[in-house]
This record gives sequence, structure tokens and C-alpha cells, in this order.
Amino acid sequence: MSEIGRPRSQAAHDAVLKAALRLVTKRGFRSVSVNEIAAEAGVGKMTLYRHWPNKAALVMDALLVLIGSETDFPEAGSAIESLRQQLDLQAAFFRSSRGNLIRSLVAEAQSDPELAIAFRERWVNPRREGVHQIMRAAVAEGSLRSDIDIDTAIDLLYGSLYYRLLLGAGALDERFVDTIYDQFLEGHGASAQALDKVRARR
Amino acid sequence: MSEIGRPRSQAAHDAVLKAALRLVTKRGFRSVSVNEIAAEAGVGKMTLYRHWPNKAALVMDALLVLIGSETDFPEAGSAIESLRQQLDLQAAFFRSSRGNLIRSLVAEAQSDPELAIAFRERWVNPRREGVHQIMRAAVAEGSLRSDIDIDTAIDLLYGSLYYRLLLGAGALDERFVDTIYDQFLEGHGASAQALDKVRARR
DNA sequence: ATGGATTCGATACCTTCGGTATCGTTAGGG
DNA sequence: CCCTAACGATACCGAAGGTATCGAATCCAT
Repeated sequence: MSEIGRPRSQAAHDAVLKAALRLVTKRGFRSVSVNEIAAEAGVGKMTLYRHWPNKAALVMDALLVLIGSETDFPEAGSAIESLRQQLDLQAAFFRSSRGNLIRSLVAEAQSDPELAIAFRERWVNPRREGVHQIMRAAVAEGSLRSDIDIDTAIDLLYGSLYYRLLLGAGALDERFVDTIYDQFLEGHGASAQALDKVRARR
Repeated sequence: MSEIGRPRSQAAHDAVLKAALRLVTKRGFRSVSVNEIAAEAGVGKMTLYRHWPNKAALVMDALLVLIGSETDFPEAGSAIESLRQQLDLQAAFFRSSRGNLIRSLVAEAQSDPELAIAFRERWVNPRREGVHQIMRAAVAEGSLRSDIDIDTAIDLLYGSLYYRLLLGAGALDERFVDTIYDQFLEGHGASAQALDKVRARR
């Protein structure tokens, strides 16, 4: 297990990640060049390409390493409350400069199959799994109806957030989160299930 | 009022639109070059740029002119049935090679503000307006609860379709449409409203 | 310590692509 | 019939992602 030659510089690695995050969140993926990122990091272009195979992989890493935890589930008194707070958090995340990063990566992924897979497996799926868990807990605590189709529910709730982020179809404010959350509970809250039983009894 | 000089060739115009549609639906926006489109159309590059200011505007036009009507609302016995059929139609549209075109334009719009505006105003908004009308009709015929927030309902339903199209998070098949439609009616169908009244009476 | 292997930052370079400029040629309205 | 603008073709420009190569620096193994 040879460790021959000069070792990789962790400082350079970190500086490039930070520079990439700063520039891309601010101005977007396409309008930031690799030369700029290297210059901002005070690093040679070839050093950058020794650490990442291409621009997309670098920015994807910057997202995961530097701000991946910003959408973690907050602690809350109940699962359903935690879900609600995470929806707000996700909307705030999209509304902030981080939103540019997500928009950029989704856009780039449309013409870069490798990036598409990486984004789905390393960003989307882990977060879906988190929502999945919390929804199962919400079912267990009796806040959501037990016959809910969780995957589709996630598509509806989080799909609408991505829709507004990418299509610019409307504000990603708390009022919007309020509304989709209310509409969601209207159909999937435990009280809706109770009402179904009323209907069934008739 | 002057019509001096050689007139624009409608044949060239149409050939470029057709070539752009064919190539971009097949291979995607980024991997098709303007040179290819011009060659495929049997047209000089400068002729292309005399008819459209840039590649994005051309492809946007191809979408609207050639296949804009493919997502029109089908005739159906009731408004709610028409809504359901249009959802299926939209999913089939996204699932077909047309989906590549939409994905390409949404992606490109993330770094092209003019295209973003054009796509929203010329594609998204007109179709949202169609859904809006049909949902109002569904309320009027008693198929949807009268207190529905239509704009948010559109975000939920169609947002989830765009989400699956762009994130590749799952199949856009009829089963999926079935499920989101059922979940939608669960919360917003008129019977749900009736059940609310049962709850209120207690 | 010293030498070999590898990374470092810097810079020149290659290729591709969107878009422009310029040819001589062609069509048609005044 | 002729003047003007569009036509197809092609050369060109600038920006950008990625590669190649440089001498210098750094660490491990001997």
C-alpha cells in the first residue's frame, strides 16, 4: 500500500469546494467558469481536475459536503410537527441562495446522465428516505391515516416545491407551505380517515 | 409599409422548425448543435439566425408551433372526467420523446432568464389557465369541493408530474396518475366536503 | 540525507459550440 | 426590369470545458 509521491493537499481540496459553493450559489452553474473557481480558490486548474473528474462532480460535492445537513429534520414534539417544520425548512432552503445551486444541478442533470444519477442517489433519495421515516412515525403516532401511500405523498408535497423552484411559478413562502400542508392533511390526516369510516358506515 | 427585397422563405422557416423539433426531442437540447439543425433543415446558419435570435427561442417556437396542441383538454362527459383524462394525456406527453423537449427547455431556462419568462408565459401559464377553467367547471358541476384553492391544487398535481419528469424519481405511468388523482379527490372531492360538514356538525 | 514519485500552481493549448461577418447568388415587389 | 433584402456557404470570433506540460515543492522509502 504505497503512499509514494507528494500527497494531495487537503487545503487545496477544501478551498476549491468553498470557492465553487460561493460562486455557484451566487451566480449559477453555467455563468461560472472552472477557471474562475480555480482562481478564486488560489489553485491551479489541473489541481482541481486531479480532485474531481469534471465541473458537475465538483459542484455536487460542494452541495453535499458543505451544506448537505441544512435540510436535516428538526427536532419537534411530534412526527407530524417535525414534518411540517421540515417543509418550512426546505422552502426556506430553496428560497435562499442555495436554491440556485439546486436549480443549477437539476438543470445540468438533464444533459448529464452521470450527474442525474448522482443527484438522485446522493441528494434526492436520502432526503426522501428521511421524509419516509418521519411519515411512518406520523402514521404510528396516529397523525396520518394508516392507508397513506407515502411515496406518492412525497411526490405531491415535495414535487410542488421543486415545481415552484424550477418553473418560477410562484413564491416559495410560508403561506404556500401552509396551503399545501393543509391540503395534504385534509386528505391524509387521521381525521380524514375517521371521516371515511363515517362515510363507510352509511 | 415597405416590402422591399427578397421575402423571407416560409419553406426555410418550416424546415428549421421541423429539424429542431426532430433532433432535440431525440437527443436533447445540449447535444444538438445549431450547425446540425441548419444542416438537417438544408438551410444556411445565417438564415436560421435571421428567423430566430438564438437556439433557445427556436426550440421554444418549435414546441409551441408544432406540438403545442398535444396537451389540449380532451372532450369528456364531465369536467372532472376531462381533468382526469388531461392528466393522463400530460403524463403520456412527458413519457414520450416530447418529454425530452420539456426537460431541455426547463433546464436551459435555469440559466436563461428570457427563456424562463417565455416558457412560463407561453407554455406553463396557458396550460395552467386551462386547468383552472376545468377545475372551476368541476366545482360548478359539484365534483370538487367549493372551497378548493385551485392554484395550489395545480401546483400539487402538475408539480408532481414535472418532479418525476425532471428528477427521474419514478415512472410517469397510468398507475402514478391514478394514485395522485385519487389522493387529490380524497382531499378535494365534493364527498370530502360533505364529510367535513359531518365533522362540523359534531 | 537523498532520491524517486507524485502533486503543486501556472500557462499554453485543443476542441466544441453559439453566434457574427462576409461571400457571391437569387428571388420578387415597386 | 432592377434594387433590395434573403438565400446557402463558409470563414471567423470568443468563451468555455478539459488536457498537456512546465519547473518547483513535498513526502516516503531507503
